[in-house]
Amino acid sequence: MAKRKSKTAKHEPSSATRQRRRAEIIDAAAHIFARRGFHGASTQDIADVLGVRQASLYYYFPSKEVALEMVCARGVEGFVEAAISVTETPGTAAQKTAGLIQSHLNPLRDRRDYVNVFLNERRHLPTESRRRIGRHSRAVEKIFQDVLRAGVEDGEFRADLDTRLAALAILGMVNAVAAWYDKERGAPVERIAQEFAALVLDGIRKKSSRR
Amino acid sequence: MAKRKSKTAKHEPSSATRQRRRAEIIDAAAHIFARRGFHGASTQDIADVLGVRQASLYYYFPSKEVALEMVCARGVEGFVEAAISVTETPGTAAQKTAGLIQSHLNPLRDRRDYVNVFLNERRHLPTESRRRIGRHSRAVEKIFQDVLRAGVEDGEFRADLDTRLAALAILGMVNAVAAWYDKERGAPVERIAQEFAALVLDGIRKKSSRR
DNA sequence: TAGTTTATCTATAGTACTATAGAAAAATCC
DNA sequence: GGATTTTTCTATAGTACTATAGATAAACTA
Repeated sequence: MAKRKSKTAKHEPSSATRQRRRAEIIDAAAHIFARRGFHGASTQDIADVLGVRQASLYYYFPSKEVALEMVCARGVEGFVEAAISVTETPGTAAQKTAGLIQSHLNPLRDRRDYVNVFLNERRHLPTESRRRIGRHSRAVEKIFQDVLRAGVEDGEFRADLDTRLAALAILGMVNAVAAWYDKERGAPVERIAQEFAALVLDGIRKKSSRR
Repeated sequence: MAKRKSKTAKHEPSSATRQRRRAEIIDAAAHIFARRGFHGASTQDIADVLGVRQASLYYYFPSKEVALEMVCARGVEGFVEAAISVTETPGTAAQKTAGLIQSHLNPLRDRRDYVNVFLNERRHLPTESRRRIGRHSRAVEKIFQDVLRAGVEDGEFRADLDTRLAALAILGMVNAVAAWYDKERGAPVERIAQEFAALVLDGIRKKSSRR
């Protein structure tokens, strides 16, 4: 009679269908949060997207903040996975740098709402989850920085390079794409990645006019 | 007896002291908006900073949205003025590019709250003022792009440079500084500007290892 | 198909926020 | 110092939003 799956929950199964529905709701939340911002979005807005009543969302989530956390998590995970995938493939530091730029732009195209919410709304997370997300974020920064440092150490990159500043510069550059990227009409991410990699590796100056 | 300075206002002078008080309030608003975001901030929060009652703010501003507009305006103006000042000084395209980077970082240090609100909250402005702010923003982009194009045309920069993408890349890079810059403990903006300019002009790759 | 579980609905308590009205106080003017 | 103007205050109307409680409906199980 008494089942003992979870200690406290009264009636909250965790079937596959339930997980699927949760994902749909997170998706709607990502959409709304990306457009109106966390505090500017109401749970009613999210419910409207799904065609259900506002209160129904609370069958799946304990609070709006938890929904934000899940959106941010999926956003940052995209970046983490992209960066890790590059570290796992062999190549020169220059190739890896170009790879990091390219890979970072993929989630930006494929999970745009999630990524934008992560970038713009994570600061509105409650302290604890903000820290957790922040750790992932810093892990990405570290991967960028490590690639640059390796490049300096093996003489491929300039010896005087400040790898921390350079990593932040590159990340700022690629993250900014989220603000203006247009899937329909703009250049494809491959194009952007190529241009950015060229800029980062060799700069905009013509070789012949170098001092 | 009847004074005719403004047609509709009942009792709203525009003396210098009033303007000074307005500026104080905008400053408090910038501070709060930067920290909590526009929708996450309440007019009560702003009043608390100033040590006055929430309703007193409405003697100076007709709405919270108008306060946001003034903060954003002052933020973007900093960038516009910085960029214009560079176009007015002579120099090579490379020098101007470095100048744009340096100048752009100044308001970021001196008007940090305003700049951050402009960057992160302008999308919550009502349509009309968002357009107005957007025009200023695009004017800055145009200045960056024009400098790059001039550099390409006189052979100083690579002929295959996509000046639009490069301009957006550079702006993304410098704007991102607003998110992590630490006045107290981090590197001074001059240092950052130098490192960024080097990256943009000549890249991170060591010259000898160029193909 | 009766019983049980899962999902959504209605209704609302409780809270918070913007903006307005009008009184009071402070500053300024003559 | 009395009148006038400027500034801030108290009080609140009106609205919106999160989250909970409990009632139904739909889906599943035996």
